[in-house]
Formats: sequence, structure tokens, C-alpha cells
Amino acid sequence: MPHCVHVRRLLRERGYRVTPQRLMVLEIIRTADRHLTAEEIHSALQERYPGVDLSTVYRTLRLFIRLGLVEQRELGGGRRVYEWRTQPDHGHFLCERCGRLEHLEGALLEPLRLALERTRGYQVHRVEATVLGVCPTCQ
Amino acid sequence: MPHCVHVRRLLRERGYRVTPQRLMVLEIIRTADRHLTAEEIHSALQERYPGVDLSTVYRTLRLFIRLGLVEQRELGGGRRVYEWRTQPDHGHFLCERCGRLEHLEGALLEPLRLALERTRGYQVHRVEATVLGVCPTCQ
DNA sequence: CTTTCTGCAAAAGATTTGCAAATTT
DNA sequence: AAATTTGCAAATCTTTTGCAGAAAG
Repeated sequence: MPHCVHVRRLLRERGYRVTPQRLMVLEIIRTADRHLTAEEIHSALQERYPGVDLSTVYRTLRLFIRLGLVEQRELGGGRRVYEWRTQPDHGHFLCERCGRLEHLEGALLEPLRLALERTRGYQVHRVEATVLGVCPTCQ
Repeated sequence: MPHCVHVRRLLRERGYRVTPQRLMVLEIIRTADRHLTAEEIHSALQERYPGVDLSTVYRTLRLFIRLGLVEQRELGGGRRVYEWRTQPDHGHFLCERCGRLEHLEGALLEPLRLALERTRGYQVHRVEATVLGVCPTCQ
């Protein structure tokens, strides 16, 4: 796992310690095919590494976010989800019928980014978009 | 206030009652020039109509959302804000330096909506976008 | 051996709910 | 008069924090 090595080094470089808890949380988020809540990460952790506390999960997530490894998103209804950080721009499609949350690639958000940067002088760091509607399958 | 009349009728049509609390919450959200948290709405309410409970604010907001009058947005850090619902598509720009939250008109999101509808067969109800970066003033 | 991390328990914040009394229709 | 709505208090739910012992470097 190349990421594991990368993260180990990143942690040490910044003066943080490499702990099994951190590596496990990393592994779970990285191999997840979807967004996870802190609670879900905690449950997944219990299976392989029982005894890890939920507060540790939160602390680890905060650290990973600070390091730019993980991304946090707020969905409606107070749901907060975490996922491995990929590109700065990406969107989500939330199907209002089946409730599934899909990814939208960053290219779809390019026009918005460009419009803001070029014609209005904004400096854009990140674009997050959530589209609500009905997915092709549910129609 | 034309909206007041509209909302009164809407409430009655759906079997809800028209109460001073509801009208006051309505008025505060409608005349606000920005997004408000439940707490802020509650404070604003105290000035003109003391004694209204925070739980009533929450209940009223939930009702207005159900009726499609008010829109709820989740910002980072657990902040939930409410605003009067205008167009189905609109975005926000959050300046990471000054923290100000600005509106982005719906036209900026048209390309995204069209791409999803035309080339992928999604049925789009609403597009919400949050752009993070630095506003022209802060640069 | 020093500093950082963790688990535990408790705190904090935001939102929701049960219920009797007040208000609307 | 009947039904909904409110204020109050307490409950929930998620996230954060203080602290002593455990682990990492």
C-alpha cells in the first residue's frame, strides 16, 4: 500500500506519531467505495481492531483533514461524511428517490470555476456541488 | 407584504394554523439580507416578540422547509443556516479569509445542470454549489 | 525518558420530543 | 368545542474535551 508509506512519512515529518489507530482509520477511508460517517468508520474499525474509541476516530479525522488527506462534507440533515481526498473540485449527486450519493467528476465544475476566476476576480480553492434530483435508474 | 398573504393562504390550505410566531419567523427570514442560523432567528425574534421558544423556531423552520418556503444549507463546522427560498439553483461563495458568505446567481450553475440533464439522463431538481476561495476584496 | 496519543467519562452544542396549557379555527 | 400549536423541560444525537495511563520516538 503506497499510500500507507506516504502517510507514515507525512505524519512523522509534521511531528505526529504513527499509531495503529491512525493507520486503521486511513485504511478504512481509503478502501471505502463511498462516503462514511464517523460512526460508520468506528463500526468498521471495531471488526478489525476492537476497542478503538469513537473520540479517537474524531480526533484522527480532524488530523487527516488538517493534513489535507481527508475531506469532510456536510449533507442535509446534519449528516457529516468523510472521504479520501482526491481532486479539489468534485460534486455529488443525491438521488431523492433511492437516496444514493454518487460522485460527479470535477470536469463538470470547470465552467463554474472559470467563470468565477476569469470574469469576477475570485481566487477559487475548491468547488463543491450537490445536485439533487432523480438518477437515471430510478426514473 | 404580499408574501405574508401568500403564506397565510398556503398554511391554511394545507391545514396548518396561522400563528404570530410563524408570521414573525417568516418576516425575519424574508427581510434578512443574509443566511441566518436558528439561534440568530431566535434572537431577532426576541427583540420584537419576546418569549418565543427556540424549539418553536426549529419547528417552524421545519414546517417552512416542508412547504418549500425556506431552504436549509449546511456549511462547514456544523453551521446550519436558513434562508428564504428563491430559485432552485443557486450557489454560495465562502471567502476563507474574511468568512463572508456571498450569493452566486443560478445562471452560473446552468452548464452543470445542462450537462447532467442532457448528456447523462439525470432529472435535476436543484443544484447547490459552494465555492471556497478568496474574494476580490481580500486578495 | 520525553512527548504525544488513547480510552474513558463527562461536557458541550445543536436539534428534537413529551406534555399540559394556550391559541386558532 | 375540537384540533393544532406553543413554551417549558428533558431527552437525543453528534462532536469535543480533560485527564491519567499507555505507547511512540
